[in-house]
Amino acid sequence: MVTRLNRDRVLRAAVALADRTGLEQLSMRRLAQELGVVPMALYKHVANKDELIDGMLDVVISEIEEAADSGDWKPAMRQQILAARQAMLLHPWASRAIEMRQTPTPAVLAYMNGVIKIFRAGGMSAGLTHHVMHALGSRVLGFTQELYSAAPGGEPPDMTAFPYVVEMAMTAAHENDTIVGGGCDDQFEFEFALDVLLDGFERLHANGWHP
Amino acid sequence: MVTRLNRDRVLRAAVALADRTGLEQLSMRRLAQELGVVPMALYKHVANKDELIDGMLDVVISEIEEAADSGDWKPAMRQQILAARQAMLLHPWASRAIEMRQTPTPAVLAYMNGVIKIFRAGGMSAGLTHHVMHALGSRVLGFTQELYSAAPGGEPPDMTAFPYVVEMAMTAAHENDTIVGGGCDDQFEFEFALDVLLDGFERLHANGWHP
DNA sequence: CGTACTGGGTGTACGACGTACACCTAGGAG
DNA sequence: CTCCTAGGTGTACGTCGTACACCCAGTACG
Repeated sequence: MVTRLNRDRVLRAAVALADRTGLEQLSMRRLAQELGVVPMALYKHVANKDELIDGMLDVVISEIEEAADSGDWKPAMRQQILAARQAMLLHPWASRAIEMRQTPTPAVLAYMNGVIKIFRAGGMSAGLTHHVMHALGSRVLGFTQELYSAAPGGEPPDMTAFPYVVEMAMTAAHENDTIVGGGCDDQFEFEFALDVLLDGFERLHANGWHP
Repeated sequence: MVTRLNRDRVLRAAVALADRTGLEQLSMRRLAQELGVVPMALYKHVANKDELIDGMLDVVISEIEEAADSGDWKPAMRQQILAARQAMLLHPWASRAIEMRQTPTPAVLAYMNGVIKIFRAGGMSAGLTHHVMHALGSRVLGFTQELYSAAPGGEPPDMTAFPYVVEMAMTAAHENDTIVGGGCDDQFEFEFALDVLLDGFERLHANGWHP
């Protein structure tokens, strides 16, 4: 081998492979092939597949731009979370991967720490900040699980029994007047929900909410 | 065999097995063993594993109690979503399973339809209802991905670098004054976030929000 | 200069997994 | 009595993660 492997090369190749083929297509064997190496070689740089995915997520999280802390927590938070969303949009597999893991890596903790800092620096109480972080949930990392956002692969079920669902879908198609209504404006929906939450937090904070 | 298999017996056994051992321990082979049958026998009642999981989810969703529609959408919605949460608490694997699937089953659509109906019957516009449903996201089904709610299995990383995270954890331990602070009050956190959202929706609705 | 150590790539193998395919068999319909 | 068929069986394939033994190019050191 002309160039040696190292952890960084492995992680970057894994991220690239997942970007290209999706997370469920990522296997140790495929990744090894991609790197021109035998599968077991990877284990010299990565403990196992879970740890590989942790590392991949750290790469993604390190790409999140840090929001300018202006002292005004609301716009700072908005900017921070939308920056996280940009990183997640670049790596569509990342949100699913985060859902699968059950222990935060230091990189995640560091990111979280920065987010909490924005609230606290803005004068929000520790107690309210706690609940607010829970309320944001995965949104703090820039994603929500869009329930069934993918196009239905097989034949769609009979929709006539679900008139309200149909109406809702129609509303989407109408608002952003695309021809087939290829779906909703995800960015708008994300910001809509984010603003509802941030406005709610602001109101609670202003009213001196306490546990 | 004294008792024949059928789709219902398969699904119920699968649900019970997942309840007992978790979703990742559920395999076609284990489920077959549980039923005293050879693995391939399952495929006479279920197309494949994905379809099995869809069926299991339908079982769970059918357990959600329907909220009494009082004409006042806010308490009705609150009740409906908390009922969904109860069903999800009974089957901790269900939320993860829902995240994995990418096409809604008729049972899910029927549930969604009922939820949307509550908003519409309460006088909310179709457009606002649409965004509101997106904002609820998976919460409408009674769960949010609690980011890393599980206890850290291995050795926890050095926390001194993340003072704000530590403070937040301390706050949790303090509020519900358990000894070790075994975690947060999930029910409270869920309702807190839900109420922030519902209050926000109510305000937008009252102000005649439109796209 | 020789030798011993070690970091990193290799080869083989195992035990899971989902499931395709051919088969068999009990029980009901004609 | 015969045939059909729903449903359970047996075998087999390809894929997966990864344990374990090996081997080899440097390099450190006597």
